[in-house]
Amino acid sequence: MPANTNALQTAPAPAQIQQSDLSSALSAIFRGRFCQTLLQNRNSQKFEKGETLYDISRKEGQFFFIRSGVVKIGTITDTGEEVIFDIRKAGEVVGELSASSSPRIDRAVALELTEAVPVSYEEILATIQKNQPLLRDLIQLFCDSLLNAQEQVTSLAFRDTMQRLTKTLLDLAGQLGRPAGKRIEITAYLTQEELAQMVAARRESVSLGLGLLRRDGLVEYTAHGHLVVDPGALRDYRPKN
Amino acid sequence: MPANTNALQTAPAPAQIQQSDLSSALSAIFRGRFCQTLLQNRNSQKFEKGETLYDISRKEGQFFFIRSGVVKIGTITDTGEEVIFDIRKAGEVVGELSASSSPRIDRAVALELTEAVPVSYEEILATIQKNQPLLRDLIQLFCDSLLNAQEQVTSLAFRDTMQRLTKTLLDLAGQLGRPAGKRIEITAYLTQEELAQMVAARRESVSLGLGLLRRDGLVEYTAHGHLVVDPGALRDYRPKN
DNA sequence: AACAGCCTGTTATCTGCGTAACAGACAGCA
DNA sequence: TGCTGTCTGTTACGCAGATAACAGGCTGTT
Repeated sequence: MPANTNALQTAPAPAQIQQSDLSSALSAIFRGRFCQTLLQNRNSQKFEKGETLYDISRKEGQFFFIRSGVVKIGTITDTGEEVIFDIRKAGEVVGELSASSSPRIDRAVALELTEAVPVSYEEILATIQKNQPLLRDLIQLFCDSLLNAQEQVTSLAFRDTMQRLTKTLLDLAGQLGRPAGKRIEITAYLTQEELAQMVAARRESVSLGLGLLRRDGLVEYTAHGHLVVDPGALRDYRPKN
Repeated sequence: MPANTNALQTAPAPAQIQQSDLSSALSAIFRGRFCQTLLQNRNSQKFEKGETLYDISRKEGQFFFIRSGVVKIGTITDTGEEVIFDIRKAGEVVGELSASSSPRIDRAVALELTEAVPVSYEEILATIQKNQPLLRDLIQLFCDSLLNAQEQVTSLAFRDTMQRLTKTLLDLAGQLGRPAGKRIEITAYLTQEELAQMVAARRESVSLGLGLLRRDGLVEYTAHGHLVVDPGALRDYRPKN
């Protein structure tokens, strides 16, 4: 097994972050079982930064098991506007909507060099029928995804830009975080534009918001442009002091 | 089989509505197979209008197969704010998130007298293992739900109140519509407050918006307070003429 | 018949954030 | 060494929609 397998096992979410951990812990189970039964002797595809794993208008039903890297899942409207629904990383699965027979709207794009193993929905079904416990894991995958989407709706309905931004940063810290002292470094490079697409706001607002948080010491940049956040303080953040 | 079974078969979405139909057509399949294999000899629970089928803070994992009636699925924040994610009716299933082992946030409330058969997630799993084709249907259910949530996110991210309102009305017409001349009657009583929770806007804005649409003849009320919409015109609606 | 509880309709005011329009930093390339 | 492209930071302005505060209608209850 190549080195990136280790990367999977050793991407633990830090103790400070509770919220988003469950999902990654669970998908770790999924990964564990599924990867072992399904991914042996398969070769992964490589996707460059910015390359799309699957786009809105494709019909072949494929899941992708991410071996390494980070991808964004989102959609893009006919007028070219873009939202990001979720970020997934090594050990997780994307493309689950390819199981749907309805027309879908989502697409996945690599945020950095990523390796992923494509598996057709049919194969997944076949595997499950031979290995029943996997069924629970697959369904859990859908549940996590759905729950995430529902939270996003709730957030959009009730929270203002600043609150959505802090929530997004906390979620990112939970998903892509690596402890750095009492802080957490978000181990992926996200442009403000991409952050804005996660928050569903203009880039300018995100820039402003990050500025505020930085001024208050809740957020800083590393030399590589990664964000470092203070989860405790971020969680307690109350606007307009 | 009681009368409401007929009601299920004969709730066809009118030809004008394309968008939301697929999902209801698909869940019709699900219903067909699942109901037959799973729901024989079971007695349904009755829920009065306003009664909740399941709430945010419950742990028993139950799906509900709706025999008759209409329910709303949504959530309610700690500050008492409410959103509606989806509306489901006779022949559909709610509570699919009870399959999740993560803490959930959704709840379902009857919009009118409804009868539903509770089935535990465990039973559903067991049934699937005996009847493999059901697996596809179950997963399709999750996909539809997820797709719907993603559409809602996209809508909130990019569309203004008026556009979200017209989309909501079209969706409702597709789901709960009954042809009335060249128009469609939405066969459920929704308060403006509930519409507002679907649109994620204030009730006042919805009132205003409906007023506009009514003035332009795209929407009217029946004597019973039901909405009647003109889907074609609604689809073409462009704000601010 | 009168009252209370909901629901709808409407207007006046305030504000968060989108729009527009820059300037500066940095990286890669010629 | 300068040029181009991508990214971030900042300000002035305008507007969609939230907030607030009513009035009127309808239903059911006493």
